[in-house]
Amino acid sequence: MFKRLGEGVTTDQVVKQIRELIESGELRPGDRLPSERTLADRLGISRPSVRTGLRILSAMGVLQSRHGSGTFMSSGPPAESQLLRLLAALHGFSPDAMFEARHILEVSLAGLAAERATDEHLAMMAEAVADAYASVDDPKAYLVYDMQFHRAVALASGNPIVATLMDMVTAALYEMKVQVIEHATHMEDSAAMHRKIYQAIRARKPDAAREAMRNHLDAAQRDFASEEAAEKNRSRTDNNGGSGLHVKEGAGKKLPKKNS
Amino acid sequence: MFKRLGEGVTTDQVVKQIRELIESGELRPGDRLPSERTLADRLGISRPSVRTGLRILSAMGVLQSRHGSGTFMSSGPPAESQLLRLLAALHGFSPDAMFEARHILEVSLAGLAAERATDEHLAMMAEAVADAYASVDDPKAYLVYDMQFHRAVALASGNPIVATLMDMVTAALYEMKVQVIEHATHMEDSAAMHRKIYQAIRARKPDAAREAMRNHLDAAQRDFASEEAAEKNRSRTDNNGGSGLHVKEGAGKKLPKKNS
DNA sequence: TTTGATAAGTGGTACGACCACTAGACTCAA
DNA sequence: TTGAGTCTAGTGGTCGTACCACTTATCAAA
Repeated sequence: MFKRLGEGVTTDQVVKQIRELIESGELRPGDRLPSERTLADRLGISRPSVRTGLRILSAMGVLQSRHGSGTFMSSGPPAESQLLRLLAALHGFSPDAMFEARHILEVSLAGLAAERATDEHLAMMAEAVADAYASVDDPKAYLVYDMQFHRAVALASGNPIVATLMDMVTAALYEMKVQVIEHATHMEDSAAMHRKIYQAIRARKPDAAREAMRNHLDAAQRDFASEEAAEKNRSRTDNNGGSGLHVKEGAGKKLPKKNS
Repeated sequence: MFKRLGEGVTTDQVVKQIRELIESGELRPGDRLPSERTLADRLGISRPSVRTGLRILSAMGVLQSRHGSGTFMSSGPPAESQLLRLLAALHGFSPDAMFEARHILEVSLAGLAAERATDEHLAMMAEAVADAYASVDDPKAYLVYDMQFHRAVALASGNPIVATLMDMVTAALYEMKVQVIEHATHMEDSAAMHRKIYQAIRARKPDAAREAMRNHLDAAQRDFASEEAAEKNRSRTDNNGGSGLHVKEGAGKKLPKKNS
């Protein structure tokens, strides 16, 4: 067997192969992949390498492994990849920048939704609006319905790419939000704004939908900022996760630690 | 029965740990991580698990491994993750939808750049414009400078998140573009449009910048469409990659061994 | 027929070994 | 002393194997 060095590392082969199978239409959402052992045989590489490749794809949300059952192509909505969250931490993305990104994406999405939403999409939005209204006194539940509404709008836009990008930004923001959501306020106002956006979309008024979304996000950003400021005044315990992993000073030490 | 599911799988621990180190500021771009063996010791898990976690982060572009040297935090520009390309293939994103996404992002970026670009950013853009002009008869080189210009605009916007999202979309589109770039046309027009965008940004005219970007992308989309149509008329050999991996018919059968 | 145990297949983790590569220390000749 | 070459740890990359945990389907007993 030749080495095929020019083609990159072995693990990347797996990713590439799977991608080609997807692009050629041979693998479709929901399909089950051959077992890791079979794939390893078929590709002429070891199982660990196959596994690594699959894990990468799995982390990207392209496929999904079920212990004891098999590996399947992801069928649901595109990845809630934590990619942005990591990049956010690494490059120091500010919440303001995130909200700005959300603005850009969602305002456009609202406009597109007003042009293209189907009856089915409208029904989804209506439901999310109603559920949100019903949860104005349960911050956590409200947050869920809030995201549901925005996702429905994104779906209605007819552009799955922009919807996916919005999902990424939203997921990254969500992590910040849950920190302060306990003490969220103005949820009735937020729900009312959802309704206004929904009505504009239903009435097929792109400009109105964009404007309503703009207002809604502005309000959300203001609320987040004030809640975050309030949070700073509370005691905050910093938990390092209990594993004791420190990088800076420990380059030479060995902790014999294991759990239990 | 208590299956520690709350803690997630071992591999995910690695991702989580590294992410926390990043978020706590202990790991910064360019830093070198401890060796895989050390990390495995420190975390109390095996090296393969550590490796898998690192590979995932590496695939996300968060860190970068150098054979024989070590593993380093990514310092350069955020990931040109192939995530979108995979999702595009899996969910059938159309080129039109991609161009629409690019529209949304880049038009906004141009507007922001006009408001925030520093002298340094302007210099980068000017250079890219000049280089592009100089390469109007070399399609491949032109494409590089084209991307360089758009990236400079994205940088100048001051919003790294939107810039990153644009990079993802652009990277996915790039894969399609190289297919037809050989026969690209109208590159002089494209270069002229770059110049116009640059001038609007330099003059601090957001609306003009947005409009110029809009026109530029419209033209690019038209060109791509016509080039793609032309490409369809040429012969196209479909290479499966030579590995012989097929999934569909093998789901239930056992194929005889592949290599010796 | 129903129900429980069993077996086979799957993904998840781990260990150990070896390879390929890099970079720094070392040796030795000029 | 200096320079070039060699050598040597240390690193990531791959592999084979073994075992565990889980799921599913089968089969036997009630």
